[in-house]
Amino acid sequence: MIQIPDGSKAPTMADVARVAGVSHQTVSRVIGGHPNVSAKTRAAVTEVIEQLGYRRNSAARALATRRTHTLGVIAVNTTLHGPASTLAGVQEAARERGYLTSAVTLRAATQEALTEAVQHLAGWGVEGIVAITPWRDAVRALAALDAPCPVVTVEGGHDLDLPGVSLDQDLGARMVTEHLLTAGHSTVWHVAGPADWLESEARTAGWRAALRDAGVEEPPLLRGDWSPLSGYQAGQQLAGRVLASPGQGDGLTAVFVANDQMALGVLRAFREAGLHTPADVAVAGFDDIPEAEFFPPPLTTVRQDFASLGRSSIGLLLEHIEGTAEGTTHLTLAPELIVRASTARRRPAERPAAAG
Amino acid sequence: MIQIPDGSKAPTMADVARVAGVSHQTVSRVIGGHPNVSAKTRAAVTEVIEQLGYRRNSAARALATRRTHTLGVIAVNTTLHGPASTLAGVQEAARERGYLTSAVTLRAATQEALTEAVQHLAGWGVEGIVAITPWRDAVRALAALDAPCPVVTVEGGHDLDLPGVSLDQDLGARMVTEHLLTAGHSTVWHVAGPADWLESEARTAGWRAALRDAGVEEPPLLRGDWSPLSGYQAGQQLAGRVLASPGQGDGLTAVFVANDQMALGVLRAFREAGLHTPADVAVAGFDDIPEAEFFPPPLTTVRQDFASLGRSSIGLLLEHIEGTAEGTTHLTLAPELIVRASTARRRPAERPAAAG
DNA sequence: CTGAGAATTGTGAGCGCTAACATGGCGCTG
DNA sequence: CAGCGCCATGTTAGCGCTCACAATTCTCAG
Repeated sequence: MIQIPDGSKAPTMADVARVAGVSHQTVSRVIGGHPNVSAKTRAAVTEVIEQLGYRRNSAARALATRRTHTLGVIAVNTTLHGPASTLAGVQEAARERGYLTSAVTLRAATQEALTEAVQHLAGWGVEGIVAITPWRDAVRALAALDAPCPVVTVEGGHDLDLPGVSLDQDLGARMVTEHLLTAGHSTVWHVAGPADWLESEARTAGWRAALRDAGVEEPPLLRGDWSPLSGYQAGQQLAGRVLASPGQGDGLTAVFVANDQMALGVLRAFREAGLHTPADVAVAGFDDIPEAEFFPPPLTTVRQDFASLGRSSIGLLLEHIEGTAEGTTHLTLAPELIVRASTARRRPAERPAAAG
Repeated sequence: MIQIPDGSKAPTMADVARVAGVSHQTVSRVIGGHPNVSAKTRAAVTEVIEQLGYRRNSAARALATRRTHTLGVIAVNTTLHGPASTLAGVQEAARERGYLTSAVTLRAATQEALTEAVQHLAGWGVEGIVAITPWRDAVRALAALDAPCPVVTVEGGHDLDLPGVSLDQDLGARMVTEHLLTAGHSTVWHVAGPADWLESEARTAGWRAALRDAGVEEPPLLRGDWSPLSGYQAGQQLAGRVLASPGQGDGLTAVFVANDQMALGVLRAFREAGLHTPADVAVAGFDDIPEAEFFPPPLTTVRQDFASLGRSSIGLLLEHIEGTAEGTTHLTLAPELIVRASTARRRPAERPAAAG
């Protein structure tokens, strides 16, 4: 009696309606979970949908509703632990909320590349964009771009009027520095990240603030580019300094390195120079990459919850898309200090009940 | 005279047509790069498009052409270097070819999670799926799933009838093992990855083959789970063995660890046990993660070109989508041996012109 | 100068879906 | 039991685009 269309083409809503003996609109109501459908009809339609393997055509739906339910993500360097984890968090959160995400991975966050990425995403009708671009310049370029949809930054700083979410880098750096000072070090040296990274700046600022609060003089700053190699080079400089002043005149007994990868390089340089960690110089990192626990020695570092970061960014973005965004345009999440062997307490014998 | 619609709504093709004084179809031809359009008309339309900031609605296009130009990617553990790099390669290649990609990141590649991921992507009308799921079980589940579109696996092995691309793990392992044997080691021990990973198996097979070819007896196998911790534990076992037989009766002077992260753990265990690398035991890894160069000591390993891998997978997938797929259903890419300090030549003084 | 054939442009009909409105049946109040 | 209003369902009209075809113009040989 009723003929079931098969094979050649995917069934449409009309096919389901015909087989179930209702109108296509009723099918639409069942799928959409509309309340005013009798239980009987709903069951019948559901069964036919099952039977035919019907799946709603998202393009048609997007066309009719003028909503694509698609979000774009722009990220750089997704092979690094932080961005990769954040990206995964973003994607998972978006999927849970019923959105499709499409990520564009950039090699470098130039104005040009960013423009192209936004154009690409806009061409696909994304309703919003999450940008994981932790450079001042990139965020500025993004703000100037005037994208055709809401844009939320991750680790993009608070300066500009783009909404965003960040981890509290400043606080993390402060925690590490205070931890080292409390452990008995007279001061804490710092190997910073690249100057144009917002995260780098915030970490440096936190370190600086902790030293100031403790009334400790600030040693000269070294700078790397996040890579193990740059950390290694910084480590060589530091090691040279220690070895040149046997009496430890510089008070160089503790180093806060702005990320774990550079810390790895620093550790190697120290080891090669015959310096022991933490006995001669304590070292702390930032990020808590999975390898950090197995560094020689296991590294004290700051753990960041990248997954939450991604999740929060989607939450904020959807608020903007749905127009329910309230005053809050910037969220900040707290990090966690992970203490390991690389900063084991300094000379406990010499300072019985030291510090506070 | 001519009114330009502004503000409230995005311009449509009809708007452009009206302003340019042509039919909507002509606008479509200009955008589509159709040849039979006069230069004059083309220029006029192009200008209006520019002026109005018109952008083709991809949903309407998808509806009319029945092509979404969207691809799905299913990946697990994208925070690891390999999968993350592959994912980036896939996305970049797809974008170059004019496709939108959407990635689904799974925590675990269970049958259930895979099914759900495929359903999710199918619901969005993807035309094909790249699956980065290097487990035998996962690939089997995927093959049984009967997805509504072509599926290409990455590192999925050759066993099943799913097309795929892989790096030649077997060859890489063989290269490392031969490198160690050539360096004068009487045999090479192996810390393998999880048994259910295809990459793990292939690496073990390559190691085994190299030993067999060299007529060397195969030492017992140790197994980890890719994590630094598991490598550490394996390393402790190995170290115990070395220390228990001072005369190095077991010939345990070289270890091929199935990935760099575990190698890091092994190195730490050796160091803690007072063993020197490479003087006492040489260690080699696999993957060439960015940190490998800065391990204590810098690690000999096998570099894999993940970006090419991703690119190739897209090429293969598009061949299947466009129906031009020829006999070739499985591609294999060659890896590269990177020699560093962790396998420095063994006792060159004792064996002047040894090995070959 | 004319007609065939090519080049260029226009017209109409959907693609599969949802939104808005229209319809018919039921229970309830007065 | 008339009549109002609510519930369940059907009908109609697009969303913005491409495809197939029709119509128009142009080109050039004969």
